[in-house]
Amino acid sequence: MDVDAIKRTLEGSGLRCTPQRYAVMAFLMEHPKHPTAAEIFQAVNRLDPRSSRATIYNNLSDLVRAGLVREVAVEGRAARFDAKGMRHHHFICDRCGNVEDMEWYDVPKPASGSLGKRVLRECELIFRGLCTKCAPRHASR
Amino acid sequence: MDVDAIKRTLEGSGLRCTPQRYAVMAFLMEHPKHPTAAEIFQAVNRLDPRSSRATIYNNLSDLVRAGLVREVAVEGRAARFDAKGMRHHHFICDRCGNVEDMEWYDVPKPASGSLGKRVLRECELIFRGLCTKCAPRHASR
DNA sequence: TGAACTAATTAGATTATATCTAATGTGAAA
DNA sequence: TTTCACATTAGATATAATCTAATTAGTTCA
Ligand SMILES: [Mn+2]
Ligand SMILES: [Mn+2]
Ligand SMILES: [Zn+2]
Ligand SMILES: [Zn+2]
Repeated sequence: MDVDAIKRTLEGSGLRCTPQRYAVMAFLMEHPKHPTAAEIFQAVNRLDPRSSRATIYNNLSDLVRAGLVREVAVEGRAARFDAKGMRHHHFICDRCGNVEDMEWYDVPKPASGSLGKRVLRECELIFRGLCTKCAPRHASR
Repeated sequence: MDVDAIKRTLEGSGLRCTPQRYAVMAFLMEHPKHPTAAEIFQAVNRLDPRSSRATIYNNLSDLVRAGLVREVAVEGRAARFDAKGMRHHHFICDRCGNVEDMEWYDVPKPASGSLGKRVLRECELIFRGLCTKCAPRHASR
């Protein structure tokens, strides 16, 4: 991914392109594996400049707020993060908690009557079950 | 809700009907407001018998594992729990994190090809946006 | 009945995750 | 250069959930 493209993406959302923020965004774009904050922290600090834990969390929440990154809450585990590239759904493994991308398809929106005065931002479709690695141990355990 | 019905529900899932487990299940069925573990802990302990925090968590995970209760992870907040009664979707407020029930409708399943060797258990549709209480402060802030 | 076995509960310690604080640094603009 | 808002930092703190080891309760069966 192009350095300037990331820079423009950040600035287009009103976020300064600091080295730390750039590192988080670039890492997420290059590693669409839904890393946790702790994994991002380790990865971006393998190279300079060093980012503190607080900065990782601050920047992640800035990026989520700006709509550039999606946060995926997984029951009983650390949240995972995902640069919003092409639209897609997620499959979350019941057993290992891994989050995997699934081909996108349109989701029918709720009847407007059932929304009342709520303001709908998005519909998220999550598939649950056993991932390829965990499915074999299905019967056992 | 009938005491015996809850008892039969638990035993039908292979779970002993202990006073503590009964209290959790009954509370969830009587209060379909998606309480957190801490809220359940407080509520069931207002009456005897007293349940410890560990027991609340143990029983919640037993109930989830048995398929009687659904756990809803909300980013940055405590998990919420929901007795599985009638099928429904959820609306989660971006601002206050509240989880609200939404009328159920059928969700198109993924093309079987895109599942690969994964084993699908369920499709969960989550709506996000601002709840009725938070929507008015929309423009401001 | 009552041993023996198993499941469940308990208090409190511990872990994991995330946020807060207050001091310091940085860069753009005036 | 001064100023100011934004950003970063280390470490403390808060919150959520799990673990541990001891105990209690329920079940089975001789
Ligand atoms: Mn993804
Ligand atoms: Mn519900
Ligand atoms: Zn898995
Ligand atoms: Zn709200």
